[in-house]
Amino acid sequence: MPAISNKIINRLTLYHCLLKYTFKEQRSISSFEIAELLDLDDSLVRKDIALCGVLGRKKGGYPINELQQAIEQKLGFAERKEVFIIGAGNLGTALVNYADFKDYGIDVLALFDNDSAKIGQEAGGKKILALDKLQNLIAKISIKNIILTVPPQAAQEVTDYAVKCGVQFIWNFTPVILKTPKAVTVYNENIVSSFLQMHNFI
Amino acid sequence: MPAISNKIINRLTLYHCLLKYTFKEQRSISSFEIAELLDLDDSLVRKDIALCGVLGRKKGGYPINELQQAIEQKLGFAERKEVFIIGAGNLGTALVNYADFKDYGIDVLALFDNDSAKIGQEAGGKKILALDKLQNLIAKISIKNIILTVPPQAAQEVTDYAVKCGVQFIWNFTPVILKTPKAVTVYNENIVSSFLQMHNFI
DNA sequence: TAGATTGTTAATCGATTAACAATC
DNA sequence: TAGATTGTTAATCGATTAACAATC
Repeated sequence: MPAISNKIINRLTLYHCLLKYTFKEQRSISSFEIAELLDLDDSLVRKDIALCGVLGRKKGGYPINELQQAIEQKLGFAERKEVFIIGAGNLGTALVNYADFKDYGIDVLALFDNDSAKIGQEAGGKKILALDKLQNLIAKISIKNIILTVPPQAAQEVTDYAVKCGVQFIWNFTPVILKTPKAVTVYNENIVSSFLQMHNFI
Repeated sequence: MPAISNKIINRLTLYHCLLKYTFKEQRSISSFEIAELLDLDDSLVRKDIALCGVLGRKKGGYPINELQQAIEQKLGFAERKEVFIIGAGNLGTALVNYADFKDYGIDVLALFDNDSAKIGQEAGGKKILALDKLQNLIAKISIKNIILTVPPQAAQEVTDYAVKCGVQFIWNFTPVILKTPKAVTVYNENIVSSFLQMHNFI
């Protein structure tokens, strides 16, 4: 199965939002309605939907429930994705409280930090643990994902340690481009880039 | 001048991070070094850089300082971009504390909320104001950008109000697809989409 | 000099849009 | 029925990669 492109993933999550919030009371929706609200071409919407294996009716469009479930299936919302957050600062504690995570199957198990004032505390109902506990915990419960929200100056060092512990996916919220072995996947989340993109239309 | 594509904007911000954090001690950098660290084709890097108007040396690559400044110029980091945050919950208060904003010229002036327990308080050194103060304030100081971090059920209503007040750019952190007039630009920030994209490689 | 690296053109690849027959 | 809307193919558009002459 060919990997589905990042752009398609992003559009599918937006269709899903639309079904879940805007059209939750309707039975069906047409490619034109989706296209209109997201400012896309309607045939692009139909292609994306075809990819999810949902069939529409020649009149009356696509069944909302089935489409919503097909997107969840395609993108793996139901698979439980366990993550650790490393760095219990502002961003880390905001993310552990981020309500939408659980809708997508993302489950934050704990936070880690180096600051002894934070260790032992809780954030969003999850424990903040000493960073040096990471190795043992990963060895025990085999966590593959971390969310990296440490200060820039610590980013590479913490990454090296996490990789040594066996982490395979790093969702990088720091502005530092990390050096990692090829087997580790890093996604650089550059939030401000979105803001700049939004203003590019002028 | 043709609008520069979103993908290019995103790559330029990553180059900028690289120059600012990883290579801040070096004088120059080659397209091969940038390409290697970001897993890109080197000629793509050269094209992006050409777009910023920076000339390299046939031996020795590109001057770091000049390239960094050219990217800042191209993406408008120096222009002050004033924003209001609407919704002083977890995400809103995390964003007002987000240190990187100021590096990109984004200046959060105040937060707005409907919760009387929050109104009058501060977050990240900025005042939390009653939402109904928005109209007067925008009329006075002409703010064009809002960051929307309200609960989903309030998203559309608050948007309608903000649009009425004259807001032109909405950075939408809610999972609701907003209905707005064509003249208003909405950027749907779907954070989880990045996580799903990261896992698409398997 | 020889080697490294740019700047740029041409070739390829992938994503989007246009168009329309099929049909409920 | 007539109209709405899908599913899909072909055409277009845009982005990436390959290739290489120029040159410091």
